Amino acid sequence: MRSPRICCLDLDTFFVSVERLLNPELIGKPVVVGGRLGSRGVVTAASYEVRTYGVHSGMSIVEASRLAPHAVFIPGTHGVYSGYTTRVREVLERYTPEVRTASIDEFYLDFSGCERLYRRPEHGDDDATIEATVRDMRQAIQRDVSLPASAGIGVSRRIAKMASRRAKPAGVYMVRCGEEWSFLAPQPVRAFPGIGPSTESRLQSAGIDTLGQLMTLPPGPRRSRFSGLAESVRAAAERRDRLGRERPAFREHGQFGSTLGSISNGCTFAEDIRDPSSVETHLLGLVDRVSWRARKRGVLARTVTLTLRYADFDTITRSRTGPATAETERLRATVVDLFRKNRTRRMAVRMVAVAVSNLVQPRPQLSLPLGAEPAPVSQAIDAVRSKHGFDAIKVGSTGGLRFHRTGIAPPAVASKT
DNA sequence: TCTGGGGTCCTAGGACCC
DNA sequence: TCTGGGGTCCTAGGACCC
Repeated sequence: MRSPRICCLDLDTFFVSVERLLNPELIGKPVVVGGRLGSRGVVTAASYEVRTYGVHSGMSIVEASRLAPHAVFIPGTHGVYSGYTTRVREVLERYTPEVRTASIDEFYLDFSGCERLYRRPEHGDDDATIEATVRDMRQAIQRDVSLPASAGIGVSRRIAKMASRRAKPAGVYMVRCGEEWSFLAPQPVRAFPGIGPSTESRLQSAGIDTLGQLMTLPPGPRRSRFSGLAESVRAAAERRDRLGRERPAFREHGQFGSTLGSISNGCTFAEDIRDPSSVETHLLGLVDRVSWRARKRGVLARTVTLTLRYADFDTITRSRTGPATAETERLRATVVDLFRKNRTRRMAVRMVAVAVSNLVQPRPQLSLPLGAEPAPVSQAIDAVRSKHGFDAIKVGSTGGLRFHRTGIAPPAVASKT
């Protein structure tokens, strides 16, 4: 069997790089993209210049500004980033049709079997052919989209992911066929994708520090606490899953028993909110947004989940499953009911979120199931939003409308509200 | 110095049915 | 009246990723 060749392509300090394209004065300066200075936000991207001061993504803005007061803090230009993601993907698709967008700044490509297509006399072997192709692709992104990227290549997605980290900044790193174990073994357990702070500390207290130690834990009938994890690491060195099945390089939404995912929106308040009815108002806005996104994607949701975070960071989730719907009013009723029944503490609320999951595609039929067909008013609102964006209209708790932009004619149906 | 937002996946317990 | 084993679905929480 031919060895699988997976490439992980990662855009370097993506948000910072895009901001520098928009404003070249930021080039060479320490830049932090995140929430507003003094807000409750966290760092979403930090330039290499500011990382030397200990600033990293996920850190609170307050902490970052203490470590690097001289840095330029920008809130970020939401809405423009995904356009660059699309442009990068277009470049990648020139090299292989097997491209998956994993996140706004990360892609996986399958080059398995592409060796003959790209073979040149100067390449020594198949590995060298693929590596040269990926180097060329990386340069094409720099040339055509002006964004720096790094790429890792290996036998599985996890190996490729780890290789791409080693390639940073703006490089390519290949784990050659057969060298997977020697690549993994000396690395700390935390380097493996999927092992975070919690698992790391559990492993460490059992005296396991490196992936080599973890991989050589005996498999088999006497399963230790970590044997499943050890098997995951061993599997990453080959093209199979934890249960030994050979698996496809990529899995599509809705394929192989997977689901259509979930859609969620949430918000952390600038200040904790004590008044329940004020929290409910925010919830209604979130439901509005989530249900709109579901309708845009053409899916119905069977499960609705409310997340409630109190001022002391205690966080609860409550969900309810029922008939599939994407209708705002039905979802609003469920979420408000979940909130009223489950806000048991008197404490002020810090954050709320609404998610829909258990998504299904409406079956094509003459009469749509209840909730699949938007009410006339919703339809009119959706139409305006498709043209002008979600924020063009705000729907009040009673269904009343507010137009946030001038020059938009209210839909005729909505005028009766 | 408190700790975002949008996701995925896994686990464990309970209900319910056969 | 007591006693089972599976399988599936639902719920809640947690770990992790970018």
